[in-house]
Order: sequence, then C-alpha cells, then structure tokens
Amino acid sequence: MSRREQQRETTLNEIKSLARQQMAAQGAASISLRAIAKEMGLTPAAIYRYFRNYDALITTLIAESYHAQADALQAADRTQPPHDPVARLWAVMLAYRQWALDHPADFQLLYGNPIPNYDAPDELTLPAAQRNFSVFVQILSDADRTGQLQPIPAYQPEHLPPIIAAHLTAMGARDYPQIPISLLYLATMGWAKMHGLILLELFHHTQPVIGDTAAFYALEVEVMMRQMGLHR
Amino acid sequence: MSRREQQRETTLNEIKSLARQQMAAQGAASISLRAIAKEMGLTPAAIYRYFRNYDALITTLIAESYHAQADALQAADRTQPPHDPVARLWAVMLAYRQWALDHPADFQLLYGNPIPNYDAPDELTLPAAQRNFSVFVQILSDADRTGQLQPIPAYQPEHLPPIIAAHLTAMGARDYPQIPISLLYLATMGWAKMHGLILLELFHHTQPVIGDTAAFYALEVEVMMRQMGLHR
DNA sequence: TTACAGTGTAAATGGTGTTTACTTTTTTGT
DNA sequence: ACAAAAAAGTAAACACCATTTACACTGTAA
Repeated sequence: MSRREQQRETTLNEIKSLARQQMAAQGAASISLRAIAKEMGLTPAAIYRYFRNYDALITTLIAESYHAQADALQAADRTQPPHDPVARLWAVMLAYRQWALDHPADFQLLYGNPIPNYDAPDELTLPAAQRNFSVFVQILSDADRTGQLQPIPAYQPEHLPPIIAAHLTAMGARDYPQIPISLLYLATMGWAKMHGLILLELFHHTQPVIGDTAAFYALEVEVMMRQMGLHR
Repeated sequence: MSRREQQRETTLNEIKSLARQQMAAQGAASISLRAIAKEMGLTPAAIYRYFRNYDALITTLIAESYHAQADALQAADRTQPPHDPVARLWAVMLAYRQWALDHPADFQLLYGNPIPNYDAPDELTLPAAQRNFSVFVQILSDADRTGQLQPIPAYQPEHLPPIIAAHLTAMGARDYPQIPISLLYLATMGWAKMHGLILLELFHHTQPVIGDTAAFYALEVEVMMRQMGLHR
C-alpha cells in the first residue's frame, strides 16, 4: 500500500471516528460534515474527496454498525456450550439488549426513525440485518434438532394464519431451506418482541412505567422462551 | 372574542396545519419554520409572534397528537358493549395500530426517535401518555371484576420479580388505587409489546421478514390475550 | 522530467433557526 | 374622536448547514 493510500485510509477513519463521536454525543441526526471538517482542520469541501455526500457517510456508518452488532451477537452465542440452545438463546437475547444500551446512537441509527431525507439502500441493509437474524434461527434450529423446541399450540404450523404461513414458506425456500416455518415464525416473533421492548427503553417511553427495565426484559424473555418450550 | 383574537387563532391554526402537512410529507424532523412562513406569504420572523421558537411548535404538535390518539382509543372502546372486556380490549388494540398507520408521522413524533436537540417536557408528555395507558387499565380492571382476568402463573403477583412488584406497587398507590399490581403489569406488558411491534412496522423493519403485518399483529394480540385468560 | 491523478482551498448558492430594530395596523382608554 | 399602547409584520443580519465550482498544490508513475 503506497504512502498516499495509507494516508487516505487514516483520514477516512478519522472522519468516521469523528462522525461516531458526534453521533454518540448528540444523536445520529446531528452529524455535521462542516463540524467534522473544522475539527480536522480541513475545509468542508475536502470531506467530499472521501464521501460523495452526507448520505454516503451515513450509509457507511450504518453498514459498519450492522456488522458490529452481528459480531456481538455471535460472540455472545459462542460464550455458551454449543449443545445448550437454552443458554445460548438466553445469552444472545441479553447481548442484543446490552449492545443497544452500550451503543444507543448506533442502535437508533439502524432501527430508529429514518434520518430526514435519507433512505437506506435495501441491498445493503437487508443482508446485514439477515446476518443478525440468522443467529436466532441457528440457535432455534439446534434446539429443534434435539427435540427441545416445543412451542405452544398457537405457534405450531397448523395454527398459523395461512397468509403468514405462505410468506414464511417463501422466505424459507429462499433463505433457509430445511428450516420448518414454525421455527421461522418463532425467530421472527421473538426478535420483534424483544426488539420492540428495547426500542421503547431507548426512547425513554418505558422507564416511567416500569421500574427496572432489565428485570422487565428478563421476565419477558423467560416467558417467551417458555412459550417455545425452552425451559431452563 | 375580538376580531384580532379570532384572526390570531386562524393564523395559529394555519401554522400548525402546514407543519402537520410537512410532517406527513417528509417526517417530523424536516418541519421548517421558514418553509411554513414562505407558504403563508410571511417573513420567517413573523412566526415568532406565534411560537417562541421551533421547540415550542413541536411541543404543541406533540400535545395535540397525544390527545388525538387517546381520543381514538376511547372511541374504539365505546364501539363495544361495556360488559364485554374481551371485545373492548381487542378493539382498542386494533385501534392503536390503526391510528399509527393512519398517522405515521404523528406516531413517530410521539414515540420515535427524539428530534435532534429537542427534549419533550415531561410535565406535558407524561400525563398525556398516562391518559392513553389508562384506557387499557380500565378495560383490564373491568375484566378483573367479572373474574375473566386469569393470567398465566408467570404474570401472577407472587411470581413477579420483587423489583418490578415494588415499583408497580408505588405506581399503583400514586395513580391507580385499588388496582392489583399484576393487572398493572399486564397492562404495561401488553402495551409495550404491541407498541414495539407497531414501531417496527412503521420503521419498515418488519415488512421484509413478515408478510402480512396485520395478521402478525392480530396473532400476537390473540396469544397475549390468551396469556391473560381473556378468550374469545 | 513531464504528465496526471489525488488532495486540498476559496468562494459562492441556497437552505436552516433566531434576534434585533423598525414600521404598520389594530385595539383600547380617555 | 384622538392619542397611546399593544400587536403583527418586515428587513436585515448572524451563525449554522450541505453542496458545487474553479483553481492550486503535491505525490506518483510513465
């Protein structure tokens, strides 16, 4: 790598780092190219040698955050014995919330209000989100193989609404062959429900109502896992 | 009301109306005082005769939206026979989602990402949110009186984590005397869970995964009500 | 060494919220 | 009816913002 290429990379990293600092300090929507440039002793226009425009910077941050989150989930999964899907799911569920609390701005960037006048490109976000989702599918699949996954009747395939079953079948055929649709439903439902709780907590809509958000979250994870037949 | 006061009110309404138009078109974060002024044929500074600043306008919109939502919930409640809490809860749950779909920008304004550099005053939002929450509490309370409310063991008072029970006791003593804490927990949990699902739907994170979001929501409402012992 | 591509600057355009001093209009009190 | 006060609106400025253009410099490669 030539001297110039190396310098370019450090400058690029400095821009992203300062953007993340601003994001952590005042929220993703208040990232300012001019402020970044000023902090670096550059002219605002110089930033445009590194990012085509504001949206390009945001898109890069989103992509990196998605993968950081997926890495955190996979790391949590690996802290538990592979043959113990209950412990693994529990660990990943808690890690999901913990990552959100540790990186609130990142989490909001990924899953919160879309930034004004910015549309995240699907071809980037969908695969990244899927990598995330797959962690849950994998654990449930392992639990299913050992016969531990025994959901309540409402979540068994024959009781799922036909429209949902049809869509899950299509999705399974495309992305998750050999995975039963009721498992896909459990993964979706479990992710969505816990994800919703975390969003509420981050936006401070749950704190006044519930005292201990961690205990609330833990209780709901437990109830949900019981619905899946996954007892501790 | 003098001629001047009347005119002031229509101007004020025109500002709010245009703000809501912008909000509906491009999201709450892109409301612009200058754009509103231009649309009205006014100088930007003129707006400041009606709102102390940008935040004051947002705060007003938030307050109005909170009450519009609460009105919608109460209206849905009253479409059902008072003695049928199952039908009432069902109707209100669906109305909650429907209002969000009909007024996505309002819903995001209330429950989404905080607007950059704006902090909603708690003395305004908390009572408004509580009016909303009380609809659920009231229905569950009616169900409890007729003995229909029979939650699964995990949600019964003696199984709630002590920290949560303590907080609910304090909240109950303050705002809901005579209401058992397990009921308060059910209301909180039910609200939070469905609310989370709606947030995900509005932010388009659920559509690629789940096919029919309405069916998904309905199924989860049904499962949740079954956990409460409220069968149809 | 001469091109050339990469990196940066200066200046301008049009957008934002907000404040200040000033003018016009309407209401109110005598 | 008329003067004083209050309200509504304007013009101009300030300090931000993203973005574009034309231009200069500099490291690299032919």
